[in-house]
Amino acid sequence: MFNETKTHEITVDVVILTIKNNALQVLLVKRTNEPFKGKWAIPGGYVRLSENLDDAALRVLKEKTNVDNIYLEQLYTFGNPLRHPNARVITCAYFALVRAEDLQIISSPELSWSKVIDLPALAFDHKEIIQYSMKRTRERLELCPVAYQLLPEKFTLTEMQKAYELIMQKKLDKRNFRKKALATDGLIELEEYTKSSSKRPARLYTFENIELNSKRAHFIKKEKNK
Amino acid sequence: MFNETKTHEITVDVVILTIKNNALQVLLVKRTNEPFKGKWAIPGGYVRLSENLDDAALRVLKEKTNVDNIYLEQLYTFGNPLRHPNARVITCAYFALVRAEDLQIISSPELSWSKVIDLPALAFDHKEIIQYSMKRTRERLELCPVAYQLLPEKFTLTEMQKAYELIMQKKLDKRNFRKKALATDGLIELEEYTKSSSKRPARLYTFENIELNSKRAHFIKKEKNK
DNA sequence: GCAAAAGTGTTCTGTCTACACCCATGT
DNA sequence: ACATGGGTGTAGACAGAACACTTTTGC
Repeated sequence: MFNETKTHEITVDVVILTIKNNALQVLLVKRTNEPFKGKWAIPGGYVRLSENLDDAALRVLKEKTNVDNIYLEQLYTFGNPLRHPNARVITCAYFALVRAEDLQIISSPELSWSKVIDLPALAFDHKEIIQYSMKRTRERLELCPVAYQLLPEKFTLTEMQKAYELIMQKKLDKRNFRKKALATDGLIELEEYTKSSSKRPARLYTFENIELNSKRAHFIKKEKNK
Repeated sequence: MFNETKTHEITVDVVILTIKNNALQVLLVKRTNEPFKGKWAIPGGYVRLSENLDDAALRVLKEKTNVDNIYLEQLYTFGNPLRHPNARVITCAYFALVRAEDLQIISSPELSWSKVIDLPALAFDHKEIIQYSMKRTRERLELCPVAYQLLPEKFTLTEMQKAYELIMQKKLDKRNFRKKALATDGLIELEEYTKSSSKRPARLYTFENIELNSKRAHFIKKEKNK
């Protein structure tokens, strides 16, 4: 089925996750070329010959969101020969967690956020890639508090809990969550409070820049779903 | 530094692990071509155009060990442009766990097992790849009893503990190990015993073919090193 | 009878889970 | 004064860690 004299092509695709409007959202681009012209896809691009894979992923991320210096991890390499209808394109998928406040998206009809729980039809195997990135994000969150990458610099524990619940896709117990959150390395309690939310002010917290991906045991286990 | 009209090449490399002579060992091949001619490397090969990555890894594994149907998992994709001295070769690394008893290696001076704790100088970034595969194997073992892939069909709990200790690189407490091992899903107690090892006979166990990679919580946490 | 490996239980401690009420503020 | 989200403690269950002696066999 393939002409064996053709060559492989290699791309990186980046699942860019953020929290917006109280939902986990993923950045999609509308394809302007065939195949799948007009369909939504996750951002990606060819790997340059002198560029390593991480740098290629960072470049794609920077081009689309203008953010830098965020959580980026290689996810998996997808190489089914049928994933691209008329070429052999192997893609090394990455996922990134970005703060909504850091985003400087050039608003355009070709770029859009979509809730991960309500994806449109996607090009290639991109739905599978997004779903796998969610699974991986959950696994990471059980090991270390990567979710802070999705939170503003200063946040309340309730905001942090919301982020966890969105990623873990289940409700968590408030008192248990706070107990474990307060025991997390790197969490700093500030002497500041939210103002004028028309309710009782909430204490703000921040994270010192700790090493992520640490193997330090972390939380969210098997509280009964609610 | 690179001529941008050259193309990427994509290979799979497979870290094949087994237990032999009371040690974790990895299969190495002696390179017959430049670069690194004469140096040891992990087995690998080009991905064919119509072949998916898993199949390419299985093919490499089958060519070298003639084993089939074993634990094989994609590890990571290594794409540093400098990893190959004179071409741009991106490699998708896999790791495999094989039973010593299943091995039918064509014995040759170009193929050799090496203890992972005592590796010779290796071609490319293959040392890094092997070390990463060890880390991943440990992580897997904390989640599910993948180690049975390294054990003969029938084994004693002491043999199983040895396998765990080799992978986890620490001594485990015998009573705690046995308690948890016996609680493992899929472990079957046989009415058979080892014979004539000149010591007390040990009961044999086997594993039913359970789904690996399950998220069922598994064991080996942080018993104090001994 | 002795050397060598097999086999076996209990206590302690820390962590996870479940669960309900009062507090501070804005309107 | 009331509506809204912020904030707090405890008891029970479970899992991990530490730890030492008896049993069975071959020689």
